[in-house]
Amino acid sequence: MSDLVTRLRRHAWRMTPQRRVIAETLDGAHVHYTADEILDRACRLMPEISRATVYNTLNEMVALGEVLELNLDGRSKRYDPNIEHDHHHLICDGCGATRDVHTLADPLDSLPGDERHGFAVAEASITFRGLCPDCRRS
Amino acid sequence: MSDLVTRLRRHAWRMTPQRRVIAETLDGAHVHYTADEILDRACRLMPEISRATVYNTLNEMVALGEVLELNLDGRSKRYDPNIEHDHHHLICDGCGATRDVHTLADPLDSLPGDERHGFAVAEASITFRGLCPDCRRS
DNA sequence: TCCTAGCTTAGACTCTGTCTAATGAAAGAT
DNA sequence: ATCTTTCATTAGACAGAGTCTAAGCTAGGA
Ligand SMILES: [Mn+2]
Ligand SMILES: [Mn+2]
Ligand SMILES: [Zn+2]
Ligand SMILES: [Zn+2]
Repeated sequence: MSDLVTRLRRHAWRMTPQRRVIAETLDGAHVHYTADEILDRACRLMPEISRATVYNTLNEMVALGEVLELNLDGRSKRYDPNIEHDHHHLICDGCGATRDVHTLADPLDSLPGDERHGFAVAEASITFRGLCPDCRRS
Repeated sequence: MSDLVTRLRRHAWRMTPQRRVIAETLDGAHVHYTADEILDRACRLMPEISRATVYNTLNEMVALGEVLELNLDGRSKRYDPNIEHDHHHLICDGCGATRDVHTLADPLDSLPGDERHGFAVAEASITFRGLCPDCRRS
């Protein structure tokens, strides 16, 4: 049983066959698919699934707090089922490869009170950029 | 004379009237306009300027390293002429207001070697999210 | 002046994502 | 079991952001 499916069942939310296929497609560690990649993979299991359902379902999973929506590159959004362990992302400027990374310190602690401008700051995410081993060589 | 225009003149890059208008529109501290906002403002000074030129010019300024491209919200990219002082961004989840912020520690230092996966990590940017004073009240 | 490289332009095009209106499935009530 | 109501799914139209193309236009060097 997919871990994401298990988490979704805890919510008052109909688990339809389409939603199950999307959740199983998206499940796993270090997964950062775009909506269209999820549609492609889901179509292998359920060829008649529609694009609108994939988009609707991903938005609902995000609203339920069980999936994170990432804007890493300004192109398509990516969906990350790994909400358990707080983590950040390291992206290769050459090929776009994305890795999960963990930091020593919580970035929220690095923002002093007089830099908060009266905001109730809830979250901080770091995007690290550089060149992956393959792209360094070439 | 706009500071951004001054910086751009140091490059081997033709300073046409269109490019000057775009650079003067984009110049300033704490500026984070979208391409369409820049087009609107530039049109007040030069009504016949084209959308393609605005997009081309912004991409060239980014390639020259004189302007930063920000992907803060997954909608339109924003352009930031403030490359001098390293800074990060604080965004209101309610209204989208964006503030420049400065951190105590460099986030690059919080990524240990065994979390770099062989990458040559060049840059780290933090996006802080929360509610601005206005959005907290309502 | 002429030539050439590079710049600007309108509009077509692509990609990503949302919306609509109709159909279809699920679950509680009877 | 059937009805009823609510919610989910679907195809396709639509919208926003950005890129590309082909043609004409400048600016500056020979
Ligand atoms: Mn991740
Ligand atoms: Mn800024
Ligand atoms: Zn790479
Ligand atoms: Zn706000």
